[in-house]
Amino acid sequence: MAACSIVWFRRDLRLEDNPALVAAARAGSVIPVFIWCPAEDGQFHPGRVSRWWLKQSLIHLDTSLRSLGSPLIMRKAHSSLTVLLEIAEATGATQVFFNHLYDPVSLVRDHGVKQGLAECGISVHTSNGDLLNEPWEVYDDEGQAFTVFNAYWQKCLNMPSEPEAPLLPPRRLTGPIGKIVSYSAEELGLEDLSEKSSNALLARAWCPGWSHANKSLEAFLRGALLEYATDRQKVDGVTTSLLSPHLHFGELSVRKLFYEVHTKQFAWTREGSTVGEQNVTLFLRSIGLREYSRYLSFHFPFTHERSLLANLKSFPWRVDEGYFKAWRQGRTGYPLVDAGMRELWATGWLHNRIRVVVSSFCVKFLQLPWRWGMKYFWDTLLDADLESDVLGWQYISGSLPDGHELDRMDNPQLEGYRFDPDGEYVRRWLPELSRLPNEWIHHPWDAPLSALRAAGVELGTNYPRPIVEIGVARERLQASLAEMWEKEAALKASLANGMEEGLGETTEVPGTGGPSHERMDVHRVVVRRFAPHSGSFPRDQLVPDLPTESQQQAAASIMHQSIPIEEDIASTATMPPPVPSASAGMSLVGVSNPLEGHVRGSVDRSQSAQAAVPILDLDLNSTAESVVAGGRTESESGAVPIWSPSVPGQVQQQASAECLVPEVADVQQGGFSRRLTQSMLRVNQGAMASNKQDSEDDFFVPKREGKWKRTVKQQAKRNC
DNA sequence: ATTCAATTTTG
DNA sequence: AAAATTGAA
Repeated sequence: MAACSIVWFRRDLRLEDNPALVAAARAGSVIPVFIWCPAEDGQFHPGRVSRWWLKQSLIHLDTSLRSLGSPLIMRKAHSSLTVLLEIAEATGATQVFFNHLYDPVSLVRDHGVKQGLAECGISVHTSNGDLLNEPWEVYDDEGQAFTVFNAYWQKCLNMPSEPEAPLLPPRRLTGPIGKIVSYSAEELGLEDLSEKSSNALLARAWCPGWSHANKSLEAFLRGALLEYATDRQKVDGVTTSLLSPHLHFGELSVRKLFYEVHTKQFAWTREGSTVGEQNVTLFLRSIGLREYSRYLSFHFPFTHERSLLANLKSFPWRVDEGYFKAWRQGRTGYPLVDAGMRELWATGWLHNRIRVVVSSFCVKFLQLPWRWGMKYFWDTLLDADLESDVLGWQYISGSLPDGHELDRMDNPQLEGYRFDPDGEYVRRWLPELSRLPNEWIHHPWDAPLSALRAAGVELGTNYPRPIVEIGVARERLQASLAEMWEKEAALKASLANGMEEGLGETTEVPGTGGPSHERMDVHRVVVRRFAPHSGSFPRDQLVPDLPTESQQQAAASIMHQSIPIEEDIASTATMPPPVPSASAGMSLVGVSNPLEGHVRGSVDRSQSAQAAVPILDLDLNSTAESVVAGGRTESESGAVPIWSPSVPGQVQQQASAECLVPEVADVQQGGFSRRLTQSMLRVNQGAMASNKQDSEDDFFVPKREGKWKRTVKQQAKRNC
């Protein structure tokens, strides 16, 4: 009898160019499995729109697998491993195939699953189904992981071997013998009853599912790609590929996308069409950014909670839930920002330009911790993607060597006139401003009273005044930077003291000399590598095991927890350590165990690294840092306040939680009904529970000393 | 050819 | 916001 294999589908919901599926089909009969396992997602439980997409995509995949002869087995569980083992036992399957994922949660989970399966004598075969190049195949000349995008992408484009042509879908599949327990997509509970009406509207704009993804690709190749270079500036209309949700769930293989676009490029190059070539280069670059996001996530698996640059750890984030709320609701008083936030809320979609605008505003004007914004994006975006969003938020928040500077403050008014010159975008999403003439549409606060009155706008009532003036925001940001440097200096001094008292050289951080803000230290996690000349790279997924908080949480919930799903989610989201910023400040001095205040989920990384896996060499940076971490105080902002329930289980907790925000009377809690109608845009948000998680958090440092001096000068000039 | 201003690009 | 590029004078 032929071997029987499980294909574990995750975010590769397609039949075409799916290496795991093809390999399994070659080996014999195939059991396609999808496991819905929210317990393993920890704080990164997918939001409503994302779950809607997933559900539709699963239905679609199931239909096509059925027609090939082996329906999709769908299960809901607390542990992926348990389900895989159970199915293996029930069917006698001896092998499991799956494609690699690179987000921090998956890296740890898959590592555990692989070990667990191996211990039970089941062989595991994993493939690359998500990237052009595996992260461990691309290094710089010194053998180090890249930390800037351009160099990385150049290297990728010049790899010795061209990416292979995409694989065809299997013609037919042999299913398992006998019947296996399976849920229907409906029974997985991906969509709450209260969410259905809102979700119904999504179906008008989007068609999840791998064959629809292929159609979208076709449409893009014949449509927006032709004008991509020029049109991608425009914030309005269909100027981009709109493929990102398809890509997130792996309905479309990046390899195929690359292949198709590349083929076009050949044609255009032959015809000497420089415009066409330009289009393709630009589009492929955005594919490159997606690759890079996976690359970073793999090589720097802490970047979902800490900036890539190891400096700037003492930046005083503003832990202000009122600001956070105003931002989410699109009530900042800056029309372009508000329009973007309303569109996000209503549709789950934003043009990349607008994502940059609103996220910059969040970080620079409001000084909210970027992780808060990132979490909100995760909860609301249709194409929410952990790796891409981490990259995006680090990019705008001064956390990357090649990203925006921290003190770069883009002016939303100017951006408004650049990206939305006619104000159409703003008018669409801010109906209250729709009658305002172009002249004032992006800065209503300057408009004469008569103009406002004529347009039916009453600032402060109808539409808010700017939540913070640009000049004030700028000064505040500079002050915060100054504060940060002071703290950093103090920190360094105390660290130096500590060393004299016996820690010795072990805490020495390479490159410590010189002004700290001149350095651009990147936190490195050393992943075991194989000598380039040793022939082929390992085909298996490597796992850098830096046990960061949420990885540990995730890992813990995989392995040990057995609480009912709903409770579990609610607890990971709300239980967190009650370390309100006020009391945290007191724990600064005289804490015997520096990690005490951190409660659950936070563990001395130097210890846990040892306890964990030998693959990893933690470098000294991290060790030094874990010592320091416990002493940090009010800039603790790692905790992301809950902005709205993403699971029914949370609703009650929320209702009882105090709403910290006075202003705007909130309509409706708990219900997730947002609609595409404008009247509903008047804001409906759940209340926020204050959720002060312990926080290792975001830190970073400006990059050049010159920059600081210059900004001081500019400030002086402004003052004159 | 040279300079300055405007525009575009920047991960 | 700043650097790089283009274009007009």
